[in-house]
Amino acid sequence: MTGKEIRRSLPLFPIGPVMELTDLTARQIRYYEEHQLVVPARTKGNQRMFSLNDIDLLLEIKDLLDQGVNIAGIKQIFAMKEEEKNREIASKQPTKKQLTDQELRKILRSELLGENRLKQTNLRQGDMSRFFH
Amino acid sequence: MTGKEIRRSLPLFPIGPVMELTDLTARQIRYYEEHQLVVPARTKGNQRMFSLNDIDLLLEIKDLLDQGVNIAGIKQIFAMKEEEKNREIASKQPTKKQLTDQELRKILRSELLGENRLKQTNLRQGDMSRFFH
DNA sequence: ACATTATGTTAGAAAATATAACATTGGTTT
DNA sequence: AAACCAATGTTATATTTTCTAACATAATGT
Repeated sequence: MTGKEIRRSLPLFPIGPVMELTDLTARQIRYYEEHQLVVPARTKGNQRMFSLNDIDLLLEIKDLLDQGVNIAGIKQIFAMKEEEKNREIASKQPTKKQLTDQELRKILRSELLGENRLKQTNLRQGDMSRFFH
Repeated sequence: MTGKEIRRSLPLFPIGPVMELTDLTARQIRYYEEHQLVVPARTKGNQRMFSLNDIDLLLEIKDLLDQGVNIAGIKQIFAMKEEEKNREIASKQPTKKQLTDQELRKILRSELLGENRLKQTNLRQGDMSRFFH
């Protein structure tokens, strides 16, 4: 299922919460972007919006830097990982349609609301968790 | 395990992303807060910060309103759910220590970094998913 | 007809984020 | 040692986002 990937790549977080979650400064995050290690989405007003995947990347960057790898090295490592992933995918799926963020959000919401509708009158707690994992 | 609950109650989302995820206007969200249906955390600068649980609540509110329940009714329903939950919990745990947001974030990060440290040199993708679900 | 409820709209202030420039620190290189 | 460079800090100024508060409005209940 691709729902998981959709959720993980949804640009939901502005830089503030990302700073707190990663313990990186805004300067660091922007610097990494400058070097293309992360490429967060942008709002209409040009504010960065990070997905869970982006946050993963930032945590990996932090780890690698802590181990002494420099930016150039990290770039190489990430490139390798990209290749790997492409190789895995290439062996299976034919190419799929590209979705805009807007479309992604629509899908996401309808997934969730669909579920809610089924259990609407009972008192169990809602479940946002399907946005993630 | 309480890690899940911690993650679900972490205030991570400012109002903008919440609007997109829920299809509610800022006015609506603030109005619901005015009536105590959601009580998002606040940043130092007084900006609302929503957790996954808060977003669940908003989606439930939306659903109930769509079904014709008014705010007062929703308040009652939520109160009932609270009671239920308390009854369930009361039968088990003794009261636990209350944590500040700061502390929660610290815990969260150390959980995550701890995991990362174990797989630091292999090239698998990082995993933010343990923040959620 | 009048009140109330839920939401829209607008104005002005404060907070968060943007870019860009310059500063600093710790290693490299010559 | 002097000069570099990489990674990050700091500061200034602009733009975007969010805040509260007030007033407007459409639909509903009385």
